[in-house]
Amino acid sequence: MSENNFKEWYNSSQTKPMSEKQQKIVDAAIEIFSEKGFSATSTSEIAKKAGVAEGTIFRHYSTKKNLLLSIVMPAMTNYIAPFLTKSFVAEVFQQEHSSYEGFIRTILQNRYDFVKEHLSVLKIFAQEVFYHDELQDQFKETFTEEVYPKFLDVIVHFQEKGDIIDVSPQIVLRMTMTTLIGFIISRFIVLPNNDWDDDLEMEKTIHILISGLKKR
Amino acid sequence: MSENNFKEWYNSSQTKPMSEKQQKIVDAAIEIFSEKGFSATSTSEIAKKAGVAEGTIFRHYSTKKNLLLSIVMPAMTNYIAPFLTKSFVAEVFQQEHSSYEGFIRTILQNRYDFVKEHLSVLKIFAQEVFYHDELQDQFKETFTEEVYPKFLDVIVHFQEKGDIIDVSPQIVLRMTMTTLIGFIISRFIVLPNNDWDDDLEMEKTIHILISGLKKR
Amino acid sequence: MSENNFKEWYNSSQTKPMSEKQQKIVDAAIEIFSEKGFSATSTSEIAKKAGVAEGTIFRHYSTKKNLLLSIVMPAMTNYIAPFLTKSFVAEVFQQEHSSYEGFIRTILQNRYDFVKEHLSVLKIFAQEVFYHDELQDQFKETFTEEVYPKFLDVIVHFQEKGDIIDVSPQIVLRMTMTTLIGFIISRFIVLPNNDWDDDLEMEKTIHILISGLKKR
Amino acid sequence: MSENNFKEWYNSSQTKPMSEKQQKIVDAAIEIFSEKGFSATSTSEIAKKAGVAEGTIFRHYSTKKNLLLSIVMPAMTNYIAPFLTKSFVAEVFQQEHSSYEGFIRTILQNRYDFVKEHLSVLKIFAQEVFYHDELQDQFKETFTEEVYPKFLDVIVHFQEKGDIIDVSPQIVLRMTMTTLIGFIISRFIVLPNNDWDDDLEMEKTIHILISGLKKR
DNA sequence: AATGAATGAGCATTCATTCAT
DNA sequence: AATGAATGAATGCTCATTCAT
Repeated sequence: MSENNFKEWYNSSQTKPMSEKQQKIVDAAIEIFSEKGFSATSTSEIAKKAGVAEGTIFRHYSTKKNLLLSIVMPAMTNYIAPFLTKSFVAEVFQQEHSSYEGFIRTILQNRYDFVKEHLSVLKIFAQEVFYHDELQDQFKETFTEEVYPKFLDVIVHFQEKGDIIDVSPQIVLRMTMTTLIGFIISRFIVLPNNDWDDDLEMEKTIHILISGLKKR
Repeated sequence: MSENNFKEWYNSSQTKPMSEKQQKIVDAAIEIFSEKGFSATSTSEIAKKAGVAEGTIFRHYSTKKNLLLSIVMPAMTNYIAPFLTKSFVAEVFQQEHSSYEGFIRTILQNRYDFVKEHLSVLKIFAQEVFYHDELQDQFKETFTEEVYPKFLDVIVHFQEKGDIIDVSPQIVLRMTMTTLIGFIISRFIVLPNNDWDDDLEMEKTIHILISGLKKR
Repeated sequence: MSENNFKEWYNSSQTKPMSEKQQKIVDAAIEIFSEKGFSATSTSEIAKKAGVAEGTIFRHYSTKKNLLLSIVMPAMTNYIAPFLTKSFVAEVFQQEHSSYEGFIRTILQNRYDFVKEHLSVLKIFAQEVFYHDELQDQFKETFTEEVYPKFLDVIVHFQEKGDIIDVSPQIVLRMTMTTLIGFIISRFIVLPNNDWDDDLEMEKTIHILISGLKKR
Repeated sequence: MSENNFKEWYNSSQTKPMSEKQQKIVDAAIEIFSEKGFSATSTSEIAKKAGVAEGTIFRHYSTKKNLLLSIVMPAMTNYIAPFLTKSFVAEVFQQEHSSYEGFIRTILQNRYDFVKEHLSVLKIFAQEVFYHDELQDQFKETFTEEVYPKFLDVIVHFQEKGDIIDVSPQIVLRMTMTTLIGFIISRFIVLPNNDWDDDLEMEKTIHILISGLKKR
């Protein structure tokens, strides 16, 4: 179970650290939610796997849905948002020599490690975001306020630099995200058991994308 | 509800046509399954929306899961499989002047219409394929036996013609599918309410992909 | 299935003979009722085994309970009642040389054959008589009006003849029935798979009973 | 309701004593099962009569069938088995002056009290033993290992002493049990409302049986 | 007469949640 | 904080019965 590092970031980002029981509950919930889906998972099952009484879950999370949110919401704000921090973007702009290729290469490498580590929580998020407005709203907000404008700035920056073609930045953004997310889903969800030469695959993938976006 | 055309293909592909009640059940199930997910949907809810007694559902589909499968399984074999029929591939090979660009343009146009029509069933499939082995197995079989080898043939064909670059065909396949599916998901799931200039977006998307794959 | 002779006596005793479908329904019902009990048997199961539509059962028997009664009630009046017909009792009285031993030996032989033939219906009766007042009432009536007084007459007759001891005839009746029924239950229900030397067992059983009842 | 003494022996024989709610559930179940039969009794009916929520039944007994077994199984091992304990049999052998008549008289008296007390559970057992293999197996085991060999020893003992006739001990056993059980069923099931002079009836019944079994 | 689709009440069981300890 | 017994609404499913054909 690679989920026990959930603790680290949770504690590091919340005011109140998790108790030992909470830990076990969250670990168990992540495992079962990601395997069977939120709705098909019963609180008694979580309690059993966590080795706590069913009441304990409700003492901490009041409802089953709150348990879900408390797992998935911070994953969003803590993970998705900061992948384009101000400092990171600033750095991109400053590096005279930098390229869009370097930019997405950095991002992919960065996100790749993170997905590897938190696959279960991401699966849960990807499934449940369709059904829970709180998740959807929070995601849209995070995306439109944090990721989207910064990413667009970067794209425009490199377009102005003449590094990539002059189509609408939205299309560049979409193609880029589609390619990166497509790679990650192929790698971890569709064919997780393949023998992947990850470096090679990432290299080729980025190469094709950049070739498509490069001016010639 | 755009699901009433479910009837057409179902009837056209099954030996036994659906009765009026079955129709209503299937329509209602598709709508609610796609809105709330399979597990979170109750049979009583389906019955109520379909305007039939709950027992009627079980007379026709014996279990809730069978209802799901009877909706999603034929969608796979009837929709996903034939998008690369022999005749279609043969045609691709025969057209002297044809290009990989023409090929994927045809596919995208083709699939685009179909997705538009059957979005709900596809959503259900995409959600539930993770949790039901029958779906997963059937999908893998359909894909590995129908889609994968034919698609690969086409790619190799155009690589030999010198139309696209000589990376491993698997990577070309992955990039292509990722791009097409990414477009479709962006269009219909992520931002269905945007004012899309579909022709333009498709045009640009394909252009970037092909630029990335073209020899230069 | 030894139940197809149900037909014979049913037809011979009812005004309306059974149709072929009714026959199948009754045969199937007897088999399943005796195996699983009335309550645990579903009409759909009966219909399936009988090879008829479920509606057909209700066309003939209007309710599941009526089906039960139509099987069990005539078994009582036709089987239990006539085992002490007037002519039979008259015969007993006339035979100067006859004994109580001869009397019960005749009865046991007589009932033994019949039980062998109609075990399933008798099982059903024995189980369900506790739960259905109609059966209970009918049985009590049949017993108190037909069997009991005649049997008692016979006992008193042999007591007056000095053949058996002078305890209350009710006790003689009870001991006799208990012994006969006990033998039959042991033989057919408790240990049906034993290798029984039926003649010997019946001989010994009657011998012990008669020894107990004989004056000495 | 004479079933509240179910509690006593249950508690005295089980490691975990019953909670108050369990008690009520068991009492209610015994009453309704014995009135209507297991299959015809609904858990909601039991819950209502017991004054508990339906869920409470399943918290304690997980299935309706388990509830049945938890009522009937211990009745077998605790009641049926020990009626021929080692010490009892030993005592029979030691008493120089003892007779088969004394032996069965003791047993009948002993069992009579017990049946009077636990009639409902015994009714349930008698009905359901035909349909549930667990009950049948357990009963066969209890009988063949506990009751049968000891009883047979006793019979052979008295045959060797010349107290009873030299027919096969199995027949003696069958006649004896048939007579005792027949008496009890007549007394409590068939004619429970009669004014029984129990002592007289038992006396006469045993007298006839013993007369039949005595050497002369 | 026979069918079998349709019904809706009822079933055993599970569920998220509460609360006294 | 933690428990786990208790709840009762809800669930998926079955049932005996009806009825149009």
